[in-house]
Order: sequence, then structure tokens, then C-alpha cells
Amino acid sequence: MEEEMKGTKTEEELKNMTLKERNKYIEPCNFIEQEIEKDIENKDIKEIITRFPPEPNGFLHIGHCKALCTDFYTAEHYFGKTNLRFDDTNPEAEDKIYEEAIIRDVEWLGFKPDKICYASDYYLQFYELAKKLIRDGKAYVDDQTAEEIKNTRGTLTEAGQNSPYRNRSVEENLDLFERMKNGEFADGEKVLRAKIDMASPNINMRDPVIYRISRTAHYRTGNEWVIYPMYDFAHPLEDAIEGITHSLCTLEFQDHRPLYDWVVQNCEFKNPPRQIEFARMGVGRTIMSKRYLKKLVELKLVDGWDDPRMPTISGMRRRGYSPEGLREFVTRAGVSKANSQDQDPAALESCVREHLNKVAARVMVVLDPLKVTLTNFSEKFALDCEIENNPNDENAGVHTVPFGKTIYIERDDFALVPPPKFHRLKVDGVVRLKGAYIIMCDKAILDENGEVIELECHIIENSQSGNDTSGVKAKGVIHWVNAEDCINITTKHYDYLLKENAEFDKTNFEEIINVDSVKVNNKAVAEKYLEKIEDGTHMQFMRKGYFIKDSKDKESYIETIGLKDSYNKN
RNA sequence: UGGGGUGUCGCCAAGCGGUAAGGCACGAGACUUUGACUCUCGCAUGCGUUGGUUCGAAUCCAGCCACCCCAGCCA
Repeated sequence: MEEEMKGTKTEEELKNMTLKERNKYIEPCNFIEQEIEKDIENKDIKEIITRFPPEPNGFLHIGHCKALCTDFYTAEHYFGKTNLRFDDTNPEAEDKIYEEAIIRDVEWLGFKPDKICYASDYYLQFYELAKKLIRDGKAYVDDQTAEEIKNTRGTLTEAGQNSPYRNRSVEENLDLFERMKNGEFADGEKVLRAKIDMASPNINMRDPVIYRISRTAHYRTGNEWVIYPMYDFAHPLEDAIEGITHSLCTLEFQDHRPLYDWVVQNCEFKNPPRQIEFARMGVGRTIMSKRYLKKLVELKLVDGWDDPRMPTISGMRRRGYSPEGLREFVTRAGVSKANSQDQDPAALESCVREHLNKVAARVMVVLDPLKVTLTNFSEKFALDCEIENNPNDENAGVHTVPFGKTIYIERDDFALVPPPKFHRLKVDGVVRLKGAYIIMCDKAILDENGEVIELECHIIENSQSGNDTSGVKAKGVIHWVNAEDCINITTKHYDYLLKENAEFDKTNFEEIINVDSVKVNNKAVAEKYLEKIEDGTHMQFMRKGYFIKDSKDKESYIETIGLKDSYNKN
């Protein structure tokens, strides 16, 4: 009965319902939503609120896009909200430039946060809550060094030992913590620890450090604080303070969940957020570790965080990937708890092509030109060839290319010794020039090395595109450029960042990266229309691939991704 | 050898006791003035493994096996 009711309501009707009523009509689309559905049934939740909580210590990459989609789409599905929250609790690593890049990327991807907030917004509350834990006998100041704490934490199979400072009085702890805050101690001299259980099989529960001293200036709060809360303390509180109902994170935080719940409970929040973990998404033939992406940038092995080979959102944007393509990729990948392998880059590329095929402006560009002289060209063959701007968009219109006596075709569209099933140009063979005439090749002119340097062809009478009465059938259609009416351009082609079959394992970094992964081509010629196309427009160089003008180097065109090619594959 | 997780086609992934969705990749064909796009067809007698329960198991139970995560004053 309920099943039948699902999907029978309009957006508007659903919007006006309470979460519980709406629950009957909304179909969960992954295991997280199945859990949310149960929570809506069993708890008193008014609105689903999630958060995307990056640390501003690097640029977002395609893996973050998965988290972004999971956070935003989940909330959206339940007509809820999502906060963009910077988890800025470690002043040593964080910077404004990363914050700005993240905001830019989130926006570009099309996500609209309900609000933008910062862990540092709550520093005072964290501090007060820490004092509450101390007053309740649930936290203590530890004088041990980092080394000592490490040595008494125990191992995976042995329990840890209690700190000698574990049983200080509330008064002493309060005093010491106050003095930590006031800067009376050196960095690392003291920490605040939660008093939980040094014998817990879960190492995260063995009196975790929740506050430390650091005099590094924070990029937002400057030197206002010298004590900083640790992730495990701050994160659950950030969620609770913002009223987050579902705190979605990756699998490696599963072991932190008991601590997360401990913090929320002991700080006495009445509507505790629920942490749910899902699998990270990786992509093959690239590096996704933030640390190593940073290294690529620092060692100048790439042209910054937005190098078109980078798996960063900025890099993919510069390369010409579209937000639609990226979001579709993540959606297709799905959400699960399985520790799965990397996605095949072909899956990403498929999504990128799919969207670009719908929107790209078509233009004729010859990447590797071969001169063709049309020996019988005369005024009667003069023609403004019409080229559709986008066959997938009826409103896109056409542009024209003047036909002429001398043209360029793609070098590999001609073969002296044609392989089987080659239906492009060969001596005594015919081919159609896209939007123009069918031509026949009479002669190939070679240089002293036997390289073809020019072709002499003639135009077949009455073979004009759209008005062909010649009776001649050409199997192939090739693109071309008028030598009298073209521009020279530079194109850049990129290979994968990682060598084939190379597995990134953090020790072989320099050997596995593909150092020759950029190829610059200065020979390309394009129809003049290319100049009229606005910067930032996705283009398809017909029969070749999708390109976009480089936003950094305006003199060149970046190949976003090649077209599929079932001929050259064989 | 402690704890927390996961194992379904080459890859991702549905499935929630009634007899293996879908996407990518791949293969065959149709169409095509982009060898693109689109379309059609094919692609797990099998769900880590071994037993058990059941009329019936990928789904429930038990035992094995494999892999991932955890011993930062990082997040």
C-alpha cells in the first residue's frame, strides 16, 4: 500500500509535509538514506541537516566531490539543508587560499550551502564545554610528553596505562586548563585529555587528547588562542551546535564513532547528531592523496593545483570537465560501505563526454595538417559551407566556412598504403569533405624521405553537400580547413598522471608519475570561426575531441578528452 | 594474536528468504555528411568458502578464508 503511494506526490505537496509524512513517499536511494528513513520514523527530527566539512589545507579533488554529492544530495532528497563548514582546528596546516579555493570549487560544482561556517566560530563554546567535562570529572590535564603518552597508550593487543596525572582534582585541572589557555605553558607541555578508558580495545577511547597548545598563528583567529581542540572533540560539537542530524564521513572514522557519541553525550546535547560512514571513492591512473598532490605542486612537477592533469576540481575545471559530468560520475559510482577499488578512469571519461556531447560547439580543426591542392578548383566551386554549431541542439544554428583551392586535411586521413577497412583518402580514392564536396586523390607528392608532403586532388562535379547528384559514393567524411582562411593554434594534450599499471604506494612517488604527460602541438590549423567562440566555451574539434581554451595560457587549447575511436582501436 | 569493517561480472553497484537490476568496459550488428552520437543484441546456472536451517538461501545460522582501517599533541 505504501509502495503504491510513493512517487505520487508533487514536489510542492511533499514540501508542505512534515518529515514523517513525507517519509512514506520518498524512496531511499542508498544505505545512508535507509538509515535516515528509520531515524525519521523513530526519532523526533524536524529537518535533515548535513554538512560538508573540509579542512582548508588543500584543494578539493574528485574524491571530495563524492562527499559533496553525498552530503548535499542526501539533504536535498529530504528537503533539508547542508552547511559548508571549514574544519579549521589545526593552524599549522590551514590557509585562507585553500578556503577560497574550496568555496570557489563548491560553487562551481553547483552546490549551494545553507550557510558557511567555521570550527573556529565555536572556539569559545568548545572551551566552555571542555571546562564542563573537567568539572564533571571527565577530563584532565596531562603533563606527560607526547612521547610518554605514546608509550603508555598500549598497543593493538595490550591495554594502555593510566597517566600519573589522571586523578588530579577538578580544581587543579580547572586551574591548569585556564593557565594553558592563558599561554603560561610552552607548546606541547600539557594537554587536556578525556578520561575514558585506557584499557579500551578501541584505541580512540584510551583517554584521547582533546586540547593541545600551539602558538602557530591561526589564519582566522590569529593569536587569540594558544589552545586548539582536536578533531575528535571539535567535530561532534560542531555538528551538535549546528543542529546537524546526520554527519556523513568516510569509513576510516568508524572507530571514532564511539568517541563522537561520547563527546556529544557528555556535553549533554539533547538531539545528538548521528555519524554514518561510507566508502571513499578513488579513481585510477591518478594520485588522490592530498599530501602527494601538494608535493606535485611544490616540486613543480605540475603547473599548480589547477594543472589539467590534476584530479582536483580546479584542475578538472581548467581541463574542461563540466560540473554536470563530475556529478554524474559520482552519482553513477554510488554510495556503499564496501572497501572497493578505484573507479576506472573510463567511467569518469564517459560521463564527461556524455555531457560535452550535448553542449559542445562544433568546429573544424586540423591537428596535424597535410596540404591538399584541388587542381580543378574554380569559381563555380566557391561555396560557403554550412557547419552545424551543435547537431544536438536545434537552436544552436550554423556557421559558415568558405571553400577554397588549397585546404588542409588531417595527415592520418590519408594513407599511401591503406590498411583494411580504411575509408578515408587514398590515391584514386574518394572522400567527402565535411559540408563541402567529394574529392578524389590523383597524386601524392613525397619528399626525399618518402614522406607525403602534399596531395593533388580534384573535386567531383555535382557533389556539393546537401545537393549531391554526382552518383559518387564516398564512404568517409573528413574534416578540413581552408588554407586561405584559417588560423594557427597550439593544442595541449594530456596523458594520465600515473604510468600504466603503476600503483601508488607512497614510497615510489617519483618513479610512477608520468613526467612526459603533456604534449604541445604547434602545428594545428583551425577555421577562423574558432576566434569568435567565447573563452570558457566547451568545443568539439570534429572527429578529434573536446577542447577548451586554456584559462591560464590564452594562446592554447586544452584537449579535455578525445572522442571515442573504434577505428584506431583495432 | 585486540577492536572496527568489507567480500555479488574486468570496474562501480542493486538485492533485505521466492529463484542474480543498472552503469562503465568489452563483443556483434544497425544507422550516420563527426569510424562520434544514437539504437539493437550479447556479456555471473553464479553471489569469498565450507557446512547447516528451509519446499526454496546472495539473502538466515555456524565455522573457515581474504582484504581494508585503528597505537598523531593531523583531519
